[in-house]
Amino acid sequence: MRTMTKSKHTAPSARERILKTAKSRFATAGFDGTSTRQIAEDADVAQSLLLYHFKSKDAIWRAVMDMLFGFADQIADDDIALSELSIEDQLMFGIRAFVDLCAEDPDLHRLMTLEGRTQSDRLTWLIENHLRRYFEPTRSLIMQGQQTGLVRQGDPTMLYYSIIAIAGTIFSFEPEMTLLDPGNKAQDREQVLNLIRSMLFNDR
Amino acid sequence: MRTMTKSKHTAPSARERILKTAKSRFATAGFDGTSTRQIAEDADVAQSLLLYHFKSKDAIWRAVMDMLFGFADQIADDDIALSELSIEDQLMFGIRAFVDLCAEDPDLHRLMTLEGRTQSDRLTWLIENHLRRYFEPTRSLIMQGQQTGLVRQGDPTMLYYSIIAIAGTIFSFEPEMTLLDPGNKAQDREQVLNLIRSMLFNDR
DNA sequence: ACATAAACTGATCGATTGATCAAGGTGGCA
DNA sequence: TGCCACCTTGATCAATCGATCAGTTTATGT
Repeated sequence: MRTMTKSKHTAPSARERILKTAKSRFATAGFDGTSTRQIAEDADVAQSLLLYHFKSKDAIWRAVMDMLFGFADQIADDDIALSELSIEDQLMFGIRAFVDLCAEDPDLHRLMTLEGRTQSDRLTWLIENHLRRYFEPTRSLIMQGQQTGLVRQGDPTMLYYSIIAIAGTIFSFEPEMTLLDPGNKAQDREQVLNLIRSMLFNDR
Repeated sequence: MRTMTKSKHTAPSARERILKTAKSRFATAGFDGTSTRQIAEDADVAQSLLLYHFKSKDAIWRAVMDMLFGFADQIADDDIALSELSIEDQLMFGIRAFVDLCAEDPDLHRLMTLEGRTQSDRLTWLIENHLRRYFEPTRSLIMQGQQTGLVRQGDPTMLYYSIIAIAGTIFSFEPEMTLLDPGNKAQDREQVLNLIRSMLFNDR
């Protein structure tokens, strides 16, 4: 099987530079706030090249999302081997992976919060192509945990989004938190993990 | 002193209609995603009227924020009379007010999340004119609570933003949650309050 | 009734947007 | 070498953007 993965030591192709710069632009300025000319300038290519590799601005956005969730899928695939673990360990494994993901690339959550606020074609595409894949199994784990008293009571969807809310917000609002409290230490992963754990599980 | 408060039974003025429609447009599509012509169409006025009442699109955005935090300030003023309550009651009073605010108008948190992700003139304006007023006293309460063992350990800024993250996300991501799980009951205020309480305080 | 200020509209400006297209460049294979 | 598929560019399109301005309507005070 041929590999499409780029080598660590070859210069990134124009297509890869476009995706990378488009990701950070979309994440900070939003879809409408980003122009294809800005992306092209950051990637040091002509604006028309973006529409050669991708046929529209929407297609660029979807390619960025596919790239981001491509990394996440690698983690999710590891989860398959975990089904013999306890419910608590399975949940904490997924949560730790998500916290790591948010810490290493805040743009992922920034992009998702930009789309989750309003019904749109991009949101329905995102749900059907990526989000549901993570939501359904995690929601199932939460409900199993609730039946044994391990996980606190409450709507599973609320608990799921509370996990996402904490991990995502803490790492993606670093600009606001730094301006408000320059010396804060809010982005410590273990601290965030303990906070989520004490919120989700009973008696700890 | 003259009152600027509109009567309940008079038709809203054009200026009020502009602010109201601008708020929902900004909250869902973002600053760049919203055009003054869209706002004008929703408010049923000419586009040039927006720039008669406010001198620029930025000024419209700031007026929307002043309006939103004007409502919040009414609650904050009540807080002054609460200084004789316990730390826990003071914290829970503020948290309950914030949860109510997020539940009644998800646009407030939607607008704040659109600005908190990137350093910008709008973010610095927002912090100095509104956000710091709520952040500093609440952070102080959290630290006092930590000294007596009432509040769990951890960076106070992290805890502050975790409260905002849960309350804000649960109510402003209703579109995404409904698409993922149409029958969810995530937006129950008491449920959200209990979740935040068990995360913030020790031993409950 | 009249005058004056405030509220409001339609037309229009230059700038920027996403998208299209023809042409130039580059590297690999026959 | 010569061909061909792929990559890349600059020019250009119609549409839309925020903003300005001249002019008309509405409200207010005397």
